Amino acid sequence: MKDVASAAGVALKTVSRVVNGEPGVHPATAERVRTAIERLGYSRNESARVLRRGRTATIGLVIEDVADPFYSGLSRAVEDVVIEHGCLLLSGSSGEEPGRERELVETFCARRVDGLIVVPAGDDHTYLRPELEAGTPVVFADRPPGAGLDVDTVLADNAGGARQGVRHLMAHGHRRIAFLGDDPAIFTAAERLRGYRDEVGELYDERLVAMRAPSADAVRTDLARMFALDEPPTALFTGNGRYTVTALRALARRRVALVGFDDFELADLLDPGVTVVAQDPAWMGRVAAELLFRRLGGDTGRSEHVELPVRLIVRGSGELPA
Amino acid sequence: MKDVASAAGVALKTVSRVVNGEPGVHPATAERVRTAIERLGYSRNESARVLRRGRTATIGLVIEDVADPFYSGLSRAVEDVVIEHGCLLLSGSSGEEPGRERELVETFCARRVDGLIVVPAGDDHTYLRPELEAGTPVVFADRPPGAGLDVDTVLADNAGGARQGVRHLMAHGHRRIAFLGDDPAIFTAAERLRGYRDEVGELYDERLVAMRAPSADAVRTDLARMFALDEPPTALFTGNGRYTVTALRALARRRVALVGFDDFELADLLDPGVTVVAQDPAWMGRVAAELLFRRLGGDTGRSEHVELPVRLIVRGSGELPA
DNA sequence: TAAGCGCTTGACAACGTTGTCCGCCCCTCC
DNA sequence: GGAGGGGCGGACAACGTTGTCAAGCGCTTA
Repeated sequence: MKDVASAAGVALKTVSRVVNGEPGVHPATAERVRTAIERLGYSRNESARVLRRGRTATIGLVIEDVADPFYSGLSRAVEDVVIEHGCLLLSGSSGEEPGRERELVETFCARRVDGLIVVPAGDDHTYLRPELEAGTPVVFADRPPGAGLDVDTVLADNAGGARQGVRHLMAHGHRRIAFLGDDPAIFTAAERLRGYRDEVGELYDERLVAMRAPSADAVRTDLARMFALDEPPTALFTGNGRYTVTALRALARRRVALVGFDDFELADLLDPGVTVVAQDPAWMGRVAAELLFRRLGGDTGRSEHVELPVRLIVRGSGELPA
Repeated sequence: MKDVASAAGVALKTVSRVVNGEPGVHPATAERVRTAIERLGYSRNESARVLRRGRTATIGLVIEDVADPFYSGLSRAVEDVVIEHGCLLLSGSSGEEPGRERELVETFCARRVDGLIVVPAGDDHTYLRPELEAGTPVVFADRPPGAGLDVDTVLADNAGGARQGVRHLMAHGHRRIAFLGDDPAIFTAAERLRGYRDEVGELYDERLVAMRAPSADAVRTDLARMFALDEPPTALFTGNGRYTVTALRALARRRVALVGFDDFELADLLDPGVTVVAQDPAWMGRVAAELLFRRLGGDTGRSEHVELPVRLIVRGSGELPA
């Protein structure tokens, strides 16, 4: 900027004014400055600007894994809202590791993001306290924060969705419905199990429940065990998209009724089409981002807790008879 | 930091030393400083640090759309490499708009990223020249830069992959093979068309080629037109993952031989399984990022042009007889 | 003609950090 | 006991930008 100023024969401040489109610069001077900028290939140093102004025009997003379609959909929606507000999005994948989640948040904070959207991996978020007290708004998405933190939260209706899916299977005559889900330490997994359990009621049989990190081997083993029971399951409820896909593969065309949590591409093209309880990741992202910007806009009301509805999409697999 | 210093009763510089783990600080002093940091919830202001030091420890990534599994896979791989090097990744989606691509690159440059990985949307990258001359390394991935720019590039073997896919169909007796692909203004689309054309040779019939942005309607219309020909196609080669899925849906269980460019989840579970020419997006991301860090490490050799092989995965759809 | 006003421009400090350089203190060795 | 040296701590400037304040200039108005 100094170079531009001397090249254009004006003061630093005048260049600054031109760059920021501030009024009070003679058009001819402005033109001279712009020419110099063009010629020198100057571009404003955002770090210095941030240092001086205090606002970074930057939002941090912590998700579990960008490569997971749920999170990449959410991510894209957040990005769009962030761009609309003239900000830049920093995002990172925690890989379901609390330590990594914390590192990411701290990195973002060191870079002084104006706000944070977090899909937590861990359940202790006391490390966020200084940041919150400093006034940085934080929104939790998909999963709530650990105990003692009162911040805006956007969740899906996990339990309700599971209830709805299980109810659908029961309406088609199923009484032995297996549940395959992720580690119940994960909020969404626990909630979906809760919904399942509520709905099956006294039909609940713990031998039909398997919860752990999804892997082809684990799912195959669990299914084999269940199908070897005296009263094997006639239907399957899977706790997330990854599980649904893995289970479909493990079932290897064995026709078992199935309803899965999370919609996924091509669910309609399989035979039979896969009936799912669909969330809308883009909606969740948008809502979380808009909530964040409302806070940045000065809204200091009580923390909000949004619960997004989910939707049963009937495609065939859930309607197979018992 | 000033507060920490006075709280610990030391000079600014001493706090700086502790924060950066520099030697020459008495353990007791360091401990006192650390306590003060903890108590005050201090975290280093990265902007100021960047301003002073000149290096941001930041890499910029421009892709087409995070929500596309190809790019989210690539993105995740880049992120992993970037993290390994102790840096932070900034990324943004251009949405296939050259203007947006440029905006993103300029935003990243204003934030003084140490390096850039770009999946270009446009074909004029002269705007990158000042940045390149300033010494910022840039790697292009998936698509090459516009004319006149000599930078590191990582591409897939698009033409070879298409040839391989088409050859596979021909080996199963097909002579009327349709090609559905994206706008040929997009490098990968044009390359794949080239491969297709090379391989079909004199069987080439332009009525069997349709290239435009993928949409369910467009694909349905194009297929209907082709199947109404006197000599309709007996096989289909689709130019990317999005096209493959859209075409499968449009074919509506009509059994036509199909080979698609790009692998996708569940390709193996469809009936028949979908034979594809698979790229490895994570590999591409990793190679691009590693190339970038080699440059950052001081490698000033000639620009590299990597071409990653692709792989035919046989699953059934490509083996249907003519 | 002098005062006053508006428009344009500029000088300067400050943002929070780190690199440079200097000085203090204490320890060791002669 | 004094000199030299090493270990430790601190003062200061500089990074590039912007907010504050003030000054210069030409014009209008009483």
